[in-house]
Formats: sequence, structure tokens, C-alpha cells
Amino acid sequence: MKKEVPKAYNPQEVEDKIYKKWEESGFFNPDNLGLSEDAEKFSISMPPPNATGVLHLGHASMLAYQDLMTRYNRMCGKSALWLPGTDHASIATQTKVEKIIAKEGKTKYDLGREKFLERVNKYVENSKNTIKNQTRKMGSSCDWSRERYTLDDGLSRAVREVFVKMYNDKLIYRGDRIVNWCPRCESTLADDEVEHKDQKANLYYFKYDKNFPITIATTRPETKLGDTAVAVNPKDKRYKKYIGNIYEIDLGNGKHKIKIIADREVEMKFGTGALGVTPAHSMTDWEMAEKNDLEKIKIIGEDGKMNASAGKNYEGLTVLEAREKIVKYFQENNLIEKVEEVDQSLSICYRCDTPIEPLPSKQWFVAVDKKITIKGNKYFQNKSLKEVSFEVVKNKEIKIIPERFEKTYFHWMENLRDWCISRQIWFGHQVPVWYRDESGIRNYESRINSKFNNEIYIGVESPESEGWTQDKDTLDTWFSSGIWTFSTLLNQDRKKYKTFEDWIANSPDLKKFHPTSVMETGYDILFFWIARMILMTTYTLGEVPFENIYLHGMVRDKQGRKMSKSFGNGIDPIEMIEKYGADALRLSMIIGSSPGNDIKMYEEKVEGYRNFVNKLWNISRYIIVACIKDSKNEKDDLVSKNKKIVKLSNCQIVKEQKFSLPTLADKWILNKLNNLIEEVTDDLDNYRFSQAGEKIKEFTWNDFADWYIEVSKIEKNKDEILNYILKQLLVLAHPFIPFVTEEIWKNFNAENLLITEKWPSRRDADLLRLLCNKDAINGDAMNRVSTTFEIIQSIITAIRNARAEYKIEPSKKIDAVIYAGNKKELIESQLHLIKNLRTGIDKSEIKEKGEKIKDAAYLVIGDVEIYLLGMVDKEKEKKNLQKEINELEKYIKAIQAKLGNDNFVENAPREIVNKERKKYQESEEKLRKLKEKLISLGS
RNA sequence: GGGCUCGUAGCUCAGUUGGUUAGAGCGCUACCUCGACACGGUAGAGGUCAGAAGUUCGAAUCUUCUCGGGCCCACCA
Repeated sequence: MKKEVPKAYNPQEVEDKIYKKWEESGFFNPDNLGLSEDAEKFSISMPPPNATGVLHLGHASMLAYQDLMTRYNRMCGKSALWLPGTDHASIATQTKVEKIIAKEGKTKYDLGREKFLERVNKYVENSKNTIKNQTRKMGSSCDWSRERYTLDDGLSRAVREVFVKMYNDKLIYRGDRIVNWCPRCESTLADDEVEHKDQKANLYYFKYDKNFPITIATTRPETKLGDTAVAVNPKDKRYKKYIGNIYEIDLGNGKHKIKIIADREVEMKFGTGALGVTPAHSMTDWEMAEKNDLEKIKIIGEDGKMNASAGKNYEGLTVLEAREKIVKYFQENNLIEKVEEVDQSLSICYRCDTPIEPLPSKQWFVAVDKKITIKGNKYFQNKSLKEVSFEVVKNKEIKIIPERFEKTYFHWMENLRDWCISRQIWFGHQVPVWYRDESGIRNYESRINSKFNNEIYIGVESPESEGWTQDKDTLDTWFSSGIWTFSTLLNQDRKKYKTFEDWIANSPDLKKFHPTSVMETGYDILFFWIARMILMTTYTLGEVPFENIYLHGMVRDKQGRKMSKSFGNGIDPIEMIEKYGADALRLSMIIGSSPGNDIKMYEEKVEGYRNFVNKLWNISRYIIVACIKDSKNEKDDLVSKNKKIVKLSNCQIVKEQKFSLPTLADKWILNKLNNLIEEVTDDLDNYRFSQAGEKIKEFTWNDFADWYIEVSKIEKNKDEILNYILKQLLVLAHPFIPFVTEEIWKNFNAENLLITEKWPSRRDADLLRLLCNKDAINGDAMNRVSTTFEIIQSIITAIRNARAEYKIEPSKKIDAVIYAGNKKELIESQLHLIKNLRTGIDKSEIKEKGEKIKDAAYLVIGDVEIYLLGMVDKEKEKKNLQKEINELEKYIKAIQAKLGNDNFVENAPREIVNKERKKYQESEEKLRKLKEKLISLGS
């Protein structure tokens, strides 16, 4: 039964089929790997892609890395789990759906909470499926049986449990504090959800009224309606005399007092050096107000409009309208001194770019500085969340790759303030808090103004008695993402467990796979997510969420710009997969990129790796064909034939002694392969993915295809070695390019899937050792083999080069005379290669040394001299010789300078000096020969 | 304002702890059908490693500064 192997690899035809085979095999689930209980564990939580829309290149790169690690570790015999999932991404998803219904002319209020959430869930269901299918397209070997979603019952339950636990430990509190408010989202934001945008702004210099002694400067005149103080620097001589004074002003919203206070934070050089303090609408001012016991007047409401406290003239106006109006008022009353244009950094919402209003509000917070002690938790012994999160990275319990991001992490952690976790978003985990007095929570305004009452219930389940209403707020999406590594591993059947502690302690997966081995993600969510996971997990479990953090870069276009749909420079990964195959796309993400550095993507790159994948395909095609041809067995049953061949223990070559093996080329390639196995393993163990991939590619293309396979066509009967090398290569390359390797593997070995093939090690994969069973093989001997073969390679290259230079027709044969010196034996033994590897040598004569030959091209390779007879072009030859001599002389001069330097000879390691000496001698010798030849040519 | 990062062939990038005449891919030039591969083969051209100073026997690699990109953080109102 002959097999037809297509000429070019066609990923479209095989990828889906292979993925299906993998899924059916069950090997994505570590429970099916047939490993013993004590097998080493490897686990990755897939950073949940937002449940909004489709897969982009950022996801593709994340999937490529994670799959690479998972497959590698699975092949290493570990119990490898890659747990997939999706995140509900509250604000992002809600905003998206709001935009969709806006197109229908509706708002969420038109639909009402319940209907709106139905709509959101439908949307999420849809995009989740899209994302899942696209994840499969990438070849991701994640365990779909353990797939999770942040709003699953089990995960939601865990969220509530953690909330209550933190509340009981007094790490969650309800506070009335200034928060970042997005008027568009109508919700609070965490500090790091606020972005900054540089812009020009008017800085107004003015006085509150004519009698006020100090001119102040502001970019937000409308907030002055809420001022209760003016702050100056205590060192400022201009204002010292006013400190402590209290003035009464009226901007049209009733009289209020302005106290002159001193604060070191005030910059004397900015504006007038005097700052109008608006406690309710600025973080800094709020702190000053706390210190100085100032009144806080809230004049801007949650809708972004001025409220009653702003006065009749302003109530109901938007912030910008109010600004215009009050500036007009100042102008009319001649209070403005000047207006200056300044650069300002405007705070905007990271989801919708709306300017943020800082305002006071009653919200739920996580206390990051509160020191606590938790029984049985090795971290929390009179420590705060912040301290513990800091320490686990400091003492390397968690390693960040690349290391430099530790600095960023520390800096961020040090400056972390209490984390506001309640959001006025509808979509998400509702805060597990119930109130008796429903009116107290119905709208924000009244809630903020009402006194905090004791009619409150906090628990994992709703209170049993009647009359309670749950808080309408939901939790920050990062609160649930923060527990992702372990909430996903909890046994989803909570009923089996009595307490939360019991649930944590006795969930089998959690016990087995946590802490996860590595967290692989983009550096852009180091703070959002990574920091939160560390914080929440050390607290809840008393262990770190992961042992390593591998941060990949952002994917950019060829010009280094961020990819975005609106800009039109985005590359759709699915389109690339359809065109070039998932393997090619994966390689183009991995090779040429280093951790923490951005990666530039463009189509030609993917095309290049598609070519490589195809090259590998054709290598296998050749080997299959060669096997059929060389096989004495008339029954060309590839499968059974190859089953025998790839099994090392059955190595027929050694047993039957069919031909004199190994040849120099065999030893060379097998030694290279052994080195490759060693280096790639080391690279992968140390997260050097790019280098590992590059090495595999180089070996495959340059050494194996371009040299060894060509040699095999001459030396013949190498099907077993070829098979062996290919087999090892497929294993090494599989984590990088799973589809094509599995497909080729299928052609060679129908019984097992490559996905669970054992990762090779130098020792147990060593065909070279088997072949050379009598000779002791050590590193030195093998390296000598390498250099020896490289001499033959140089000779062949030099001859080809000469032919091209002299424009000898490819079909024309030439004769050669070789003076080989002490390499006579070597040259004789490898003459079949020198003659046949596209050098076109016909007759040859090999001597140790001899007379110069006229009318022949002359080559010197090391100490071997070669004359190519019949190649005459005196002028050309002279020119070439002269050029070579010039270069060589320059080179020799450089070495001479080195060796002439006593300091070098004395201080440099002996090896280096000897190496230089040897180079010097060889070069001198070569120079002498070249010069003689040049002279012999005459003028 | 603080911090990080990059600047190596026309383009995109490698270059582990300082030690080969600095590498690869794409592109470019010439030639090629040789038992798999034109998504291929062979050969070649192309770089004072941004600039300056320093450390060292020796620097693309370490230090400092300058110039030029990029990113992150920060309550200059």
C-alpha cells in the first residue's frame, strides 16, 4: 500500500483533524496521561480572555507561549494541566453591550436591570464560543473539561466566601472617601483604571472676591464653588502672614469660610504659589482637608452635573457649562488677573475615555495597609496585604521574568492605596451585603448623605428572614480575577464541603495543581491582575498563586504601533492561520522575541515560517520516499517498517552490520543532534523560547537538510539514521509547531500520538553511542569530529565558490589536484563527498605536497591546497589572489598587535592566547602560499 | 518629576557570564531542475554594532554622559 504524500504541506487540510484527534485522545486532561500519583506537576491558568469579541494577536501570542510550555512539560512526563477560561470583564462587557443597544436607540435603563443582564449574558455566550473555537485553531492543548468562567456558580460562590472572610478579618470595610468616578459608566474606578492624557488647558489667575488677599490659580474654576481653604507653602514669605486667617466669601452659592492653611506639598513656583482647596473633588485636597479638619462640600454629582450645593445659578449644569458661567462671573466682577495656557494631564476612564470626576462616595474598600494575623497562614503574622505581596516577590518565592519588572512591581506595591472594590455596574458579582432599609440604597445621592446604619447583613447566602435587599453594586472585575488561579481549581460542588476552609483544604485539583507553575501574560496587566492575584491568594490560601511569571511583550505592527481595529493596522490571527497555518503563526510570535519586549508582526514574517514548516514537511517526504526506495522489502508498508526503524532498541544498523558505519558525516550530524537536544532542553527550562526555536530551525534547515540529507544521497543506506534524526526533531519541534509534527509523525508511526511522546535526553536518545559502541565517546573526541567535518564543508564550499567566480557551467566537470599535507588520509576518505556535493570534480589526484601547477585555479583551505585544472583566467585569478592577500594581511596585522602586547599575553587566559597563536601561524602559512602563487602567475 | 526600555546590514531582529575576521531571515545580485522541497538549491554583495569618554590585555557586550525613538508610573492645582 503506497502512500501519497502531497508535495506541499497543506495546514488547512490537516489542522482541524489533528486537533480533533488530540481532543478525542483525552491527553489535554492530565488525568488521562496514565501517570503515577507522584509524577511532577505542571500547571498554567489561562489568563481569561475578556468575554468581549474575538481573538486578536495578543491572545494568539499568549496561547502560543502557554501551549509551548504545556506541551513541553507534558512530554517531559509531568502531569501537565493548562486550565482555560473566560473572564466576564464587567465594565468592558457592559460598555460593549451598551454601545450595541445604543445603536437600537436604547439605554440600559430602557431595558431595566434584568432584561439588560439577559442581553449581556447572551452576548457573552456568543463571544465565548467564538473565542473557544479560535483558541482551538491555535492548537491550544488546554483541558476543556476543566473550563471555567468567572460567573460560574462555583467561582461566584468563592468570590462571596472571600469577600465575607475579608470582611470578618476587617480587611474589607465600607468607607466614605473620595473615589474616581466615571460619569459615563456611572461607576467608581480603581486608581489604576484611570488613565492620563496630556492636553492643553487654561490656567485662570483670580481672586474669590475683591477683598480676598491672595490670588490663586486653577484649571477648574467651577470647583471653586466648593473651596474651603487656600493652601500655601509654609516657607513662602509672600503668604506667611496670612496663614491661619479665615475669610468669608460668596461665589453665588451662599457664604462659606476659606481658611488659609500651610502645606509642604504646595509648589511655590506653580501659578501664584497658592492653591484653592476643594476637598470634595480632588484627592490631594481631600487629604489636606482631613489634616486640617476642613468642611467638605460636594458640588458635583454622580451624573457629572453640578448639584444643589453649587447654588441655584449652577445646579443642573454640566461641569463645562458651569466653568463657562463662573469664568464669566469672574470676568464681570473684574477678578481675573490673567489666563495662561498650560500642559495638563487629564484623568480619563480606561474603558470609555470620559474625564474622571473625583468625588466623595460611600463605597467598599480593601484595606491594604492593615496588619493582621491569620492562624495557619505562614505569611500573615502581623503583616498587611501590601507587605506580604511585596515580600513574596522580594524573597523570590515568585520569580518575574524578565527580572527588571520586579522594580516596577515593587514601586507599584509601595504606592498602593486602599482598593475600592464596589462598582455601580450591573454586570458582575453583586456585593454580598443586604440592607434592611431599602431606601438607603436606592440611589447613590441619598445613600451618600444618609448615615451608615446597622441594619446590614453580610454573608455568603442571602439572609433567611424577610425584608432584606441586596446591595445593587457589583464587585470590581479584578476581585474575581484575583482569585482565578485557585477558584478555578476548587471542586465545583460546594455542597460536599462544610466550610470554606474545608472546601479549600480538600478540593483535589487545588491540592494537586496549586500553586500554578507559571503565569504567562502581557506586562500590561502586571498591576491590574498579577498584583491582585498575589494579594488575594496569599491571603486566602496562605500560598502564592504561581511560582513564575513570564511576561511577554505587546504585539505591534512593523512601524511599532499598537494594533487597533480603528487604525486598520491590525492583523487577524484567524486570517493568518487560514493562509499560512497555525504552526507558522505560532513560530512567528515566538522566534525573535524576548520576554518583556514588544514584538512586531507582519505578514512576511508568517510567510517565512510557513516556508520553514514546509521545509520540514519535505524533509519527511524525502525520507519516506528514500525508505521506500532503499527498502529491500517489496511490501512497502511504511507504517510497520517505520515502527521498527524508529525504535532505537531495534537498531538494525548495529545488529546487521550492513555497511561500515558510522561515517564522518554520521558522527558529525549525530553529535550535532545531541548538542541540540541538550541546548533546547536547557533553553526551554530557562524560558529562552526564541533561542530554542531558532536552534531547531537552524539545525533542521542548515545542518540536516542542506548537508546531511545531501550526504545521504551519496553515502546511501542511511534510512535508519535519517529516520532517527527526524524522529528526534519532530519531538523537539512539537511544542513549537504541533500540527505539522503530529501529521508527519502519523505518517511514520500510526499507533501513538506525538503529543505524549517522551522528551529526549542526551543519554537515552543516543544513537551515536550505539553506532560507536566500541569507541569511547567523549565531548572532545566528538568536537574533533565536528571540526574535521567542517574542513570538508569548507573545501566543498570553496570549490563551488571558485566555479561560480570563474563562471564554469554547472554541467561541466573539472579535474583537481589536492596537496593535503597531513590531511591526506582524511581527504581520501571523504573524497566521495568532495567530488559529488555539487563541486563537479571528475578526476582527482591527492598528494601530501607537490609542485605548483600553472593554468589552474588555486585554493587554500587551512593547510590544504587545491588546484582546479583547466580553470584559466589569469587576470581574474590575480585579482582574486590580491584581494584575498590584502584581507589576510589586515587580519594578520591585528593578531600581531594582540600577540605583541605583553599585557595580553600575560593577562588573557592561556586558551585564548594559544588560539590566537594558532590563528597567526595558520594565517602566515596561508599568506605565504597565496603570495607564491601570485608571483608564479607573473605580471 | 521618577522609573524602565530600545537604537547592530535596505527592512525585522539574534548575539547567555566581556575573548572567532559581528550572525540569521526577508529583500537584493548571479547562476541552477541535482533521488524531498521554487514555500526550493548554490554562490555572492551589504555593518567604523547611534555618538563621546571611561574601565580592561581585550567592549556590540560593563560604567558615565550626549543625541534620538518607545513605554510605564506620579494628586503640580
